Amino acid sequence: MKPEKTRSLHETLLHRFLTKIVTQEWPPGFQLPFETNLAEEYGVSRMTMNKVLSELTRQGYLVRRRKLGTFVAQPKAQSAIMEISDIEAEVRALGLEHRFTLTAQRLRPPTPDERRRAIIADGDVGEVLALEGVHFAGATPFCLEERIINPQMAPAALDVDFNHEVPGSWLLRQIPWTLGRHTISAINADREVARNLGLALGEACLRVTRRTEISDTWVTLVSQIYPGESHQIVSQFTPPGEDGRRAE
Amino acid sequence: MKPEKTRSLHETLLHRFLTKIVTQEWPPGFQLPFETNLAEEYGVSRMTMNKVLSELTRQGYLVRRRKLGTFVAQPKAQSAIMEISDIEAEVRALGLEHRFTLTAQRLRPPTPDERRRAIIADGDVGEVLALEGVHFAGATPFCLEERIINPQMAPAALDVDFNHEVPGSWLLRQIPWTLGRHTISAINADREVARNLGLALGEACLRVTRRTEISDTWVTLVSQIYPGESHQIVSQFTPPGEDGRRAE
DNA sequence: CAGTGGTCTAGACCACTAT
DNA sequence: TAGTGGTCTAGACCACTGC
Repeated sequence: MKPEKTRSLHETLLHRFLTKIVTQEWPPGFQLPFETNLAEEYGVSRMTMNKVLSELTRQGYLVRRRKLGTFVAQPKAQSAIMEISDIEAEVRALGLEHRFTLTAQRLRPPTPDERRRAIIADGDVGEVLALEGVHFAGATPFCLEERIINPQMAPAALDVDFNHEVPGSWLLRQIPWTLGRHTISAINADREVARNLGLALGEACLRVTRRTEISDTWVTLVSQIYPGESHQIVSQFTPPGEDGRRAE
Repeated sequence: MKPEKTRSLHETLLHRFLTKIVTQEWPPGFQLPFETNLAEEYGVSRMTMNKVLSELTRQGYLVRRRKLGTFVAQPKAQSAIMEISDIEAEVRALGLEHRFTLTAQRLRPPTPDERRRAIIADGDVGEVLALEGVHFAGATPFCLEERIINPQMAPAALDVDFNHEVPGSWLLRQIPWTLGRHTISAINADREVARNLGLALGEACLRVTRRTEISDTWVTLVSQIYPGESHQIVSQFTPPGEDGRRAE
């Protein structure tokens, strides 16, 4: 977040509006003033304001409907590769009931490895909320999850009973606009993984690690382990910098 | 490729230009007429033409430089998750020498499974070029590759000696502008995989399958198998439909 | 310093859609 | 039918960058 030079008018406005959206000063569903009024309010022409609003719409932050107005979009539709992350929705999409069983929860300092993978600032010496649990699809274990949460970004997490709340879904509700990075690798099931997922020792598993951030600050680091043969990750790619069109 | 309704002026022009680019009627490096001239040539205002050219630039298809003009971009920078696909570049980035050994090459009809995964049209009854080989990083086996190529989209492939050309790199040169879809899963190494990659039987491997298309027609279907522990796939995600900013 | 792209405006007409 | 966003124009000024 370095640049603070001469920004063009529409860039300035875009940045300002985007800030309002991600900080939820304009929460999802919020109706913006009409384009004409916004243009007048900010002292720009309607074309310029239109450019800003169109760009934010194109990027998915706003929804515009004729005759109705402009609204902040409901945070949704993670990009294709992220879909696997909303396990609750994924399991439901299979027509199965989702259940999450918490197996461990405590407040502790981050390990050096977590510090590295979550890119936790050195000055940041606080503790993190560590969770472990298993996702079930019906009666079948579906996925093993280890997660740490940054209490500074989501203080409410300390008071949540994650026996009745799925951590991922809860976080997505609290902090809907996030960026992140996945790392995917394959591992052989060790004793604990095999037991929890009902696999044979050594069976191939997919491990997806995801660091989630907002405004360059880490929010959560989660590692999920899936039975390898029964799971796939699908991801669209486009050549230059084009949009990942939403896959329905 | 369904819509053929009333398209706005700039959408029509954008589509027309994009077609010229992907078909290489405007090859990489080609200089377009100046914005003013294009506007006049197509009978639109400069603002409208600017919208088209700006959008194509934003999407990475064009490069614009003041005083010099507008040029078709050099195809590059696959999105983050695709980077693992250009194995030749990846190996070189590790400071190792890359070598590809072809183990099988023949022309045959696609299997039903390939037909399904590559989404080959039913009417399409031709044969496909099937390749198998191993990528090496230095002396170490790096990745196992199985690939089929659509001869209708890349007829020149039939005359290439893939003992001296890496199929993926060659294809990328021939058909640079492509879209595709990855499927990632984890498998245990069977006897053949273990032998070719120098692994123990049953070791976890990452299997990446990629279907590449251009204008809704499949170009190639490739399955690559990597040693699981030593390989990772990294992928950025963004919430709505925002750009995957190039990671440098 | 000249030529290109980058930006902005004021005004206009149109398309869609809730009512 | 009225009100909103979607689009387009003609003209203008500016910033950057090769020459």
